[in-house]
Amino acid sequence: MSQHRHPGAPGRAGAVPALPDLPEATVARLPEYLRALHNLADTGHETVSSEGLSAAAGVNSAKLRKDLSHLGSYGTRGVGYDVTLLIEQIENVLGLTQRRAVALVGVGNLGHALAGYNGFAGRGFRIAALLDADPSRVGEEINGLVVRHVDDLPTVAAEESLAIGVIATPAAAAQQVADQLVAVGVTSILNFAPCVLSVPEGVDVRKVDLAIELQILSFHEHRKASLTALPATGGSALTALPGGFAATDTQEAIGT
Amino acid sequence: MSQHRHPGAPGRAGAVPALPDLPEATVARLPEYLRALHNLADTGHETVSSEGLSAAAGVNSAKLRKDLSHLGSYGTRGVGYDVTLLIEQIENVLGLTQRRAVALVGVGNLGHALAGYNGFAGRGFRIAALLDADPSRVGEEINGLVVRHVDDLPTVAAEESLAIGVIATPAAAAQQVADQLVAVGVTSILNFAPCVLSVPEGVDVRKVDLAIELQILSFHEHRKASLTALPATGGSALTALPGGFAATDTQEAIGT
DNA sequence: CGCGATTTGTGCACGTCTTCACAAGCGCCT
DNA sequence: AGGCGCTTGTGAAGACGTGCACAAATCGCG
Repeated sequence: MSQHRHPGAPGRAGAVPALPDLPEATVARLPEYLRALHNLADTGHETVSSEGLSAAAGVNSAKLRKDLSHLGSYGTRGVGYDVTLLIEQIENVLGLTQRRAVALVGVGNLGHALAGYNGFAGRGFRIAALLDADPSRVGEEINGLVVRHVDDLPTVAAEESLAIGVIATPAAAAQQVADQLVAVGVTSILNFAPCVLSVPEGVDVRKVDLAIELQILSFHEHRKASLTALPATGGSALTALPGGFAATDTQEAIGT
Repeated sequence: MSQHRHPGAPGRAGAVPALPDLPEATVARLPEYLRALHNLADTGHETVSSEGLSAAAGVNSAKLRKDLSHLGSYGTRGVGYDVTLLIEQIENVLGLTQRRAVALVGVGNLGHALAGYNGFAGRGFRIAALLDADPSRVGEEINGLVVRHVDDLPTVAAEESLAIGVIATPAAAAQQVADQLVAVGVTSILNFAPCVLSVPEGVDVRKVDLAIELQILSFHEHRKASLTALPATGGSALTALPGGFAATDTQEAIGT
């Protein structure tokens, strides 16, 4: 379907041309593949089949192949995918070749946790600044970073080239913070506050709401509870088989 | 996907609102509607139109109407929806009429934040237990709860009727914790560890991975960056799109 | 050198989700 | 009572995503 780029002679730009359009669903899965690939690389695997990788990422193998096909033909028939090469390609597509600076606003409970989370460094991100509106929090040092006042955002933006902002404030403050972030040129926002943000066109917002996740689980729990009178007990169906996929579309596969 | 599909009469028709199988996409949006409705109720609104509610929830109004139509006709033509009644109905469908007990495993950085997050109580959940595998953490008191050892899970499960577990451990420990949760009867898991969990059929798993969210944003950032320097293929693709379809399907609407 | 085993890449069909457009219903005003 | 404006609920069409099944491609081996 996609005009697969000719690896030989594009005739135009020599560098890898950006991908015009990748299905959004595919984009959402690429990071998961990337994580699985890093695991494989760390355990010494040089190549991996679509079957193996899809199991590690918790998806259908056909879906994985189709996803990867969207970014070109980087597999070898009869062999599989070169782990290192594939990591390189996915990181390239996701724009992770440069470490991106992230500004974190809101150093409350959750903000503290995010600031202390060491999982960002290895995944392409660097927390460039911690900000808060509460003067009593300014000056506090967390994980080697000093909390600055949110009004210093313009200064921070001048120091760093930051394009991504994370909002971990109460809902009441989130919109104002978003406006401030947008004002200094941030075009991608990860919002942990339980509210809808209004942003100009061209600014991407992703939302993570812990209570919503729980409520979705609650629904399935509720539904399961109202069906408990069925003979589908099955009991010890543990030891998930390679073909096992049961839960929601979230994930379900063999662990590492 | 899940294997539950029961269109035909199960014969076990409940008394009150028999659970219609809702589209998964609808279920994922209901909590957002619920939050918006609570906001409206708090600000004195008695009724709301699909247009108003959809704006507050950041979705298309037609989509909202279709979503709500799946749970019955609770609106009045020419008027809108009764806010209180709709809250009641959605909470009923989501199974939030009873406050659900949640076990939180892993009291590290993130676990601390979750334990201290006060947003659960008002949204239908109660953290019933804090657990950790690290003996040095056991006994610590967080937000009025004492951390217990994860091996006490059976005891906890005996005290409380807990069906939902939250995993906030390092990835290496997540699978074992999941197994322990499943063993004591937990059938819904919210996983914050960056790994795929293998669980038996009938257990729902939802995953939240902060780095993945950032990587998705990074992709769009990358794409936007490469668009500004490319010869426009079909004219400037940054012209206004109808309906405010910014980039992802995340959100885009009026804040409160 | 050719053959079989293996695995990718993809055409196609199917199911799900979204969006439009409009009839049906409701309340209010005259 | 009747008409009018507003809003819901939904049929239909299209966009999107998924999974099967298989041809094409590659490697290893005799």
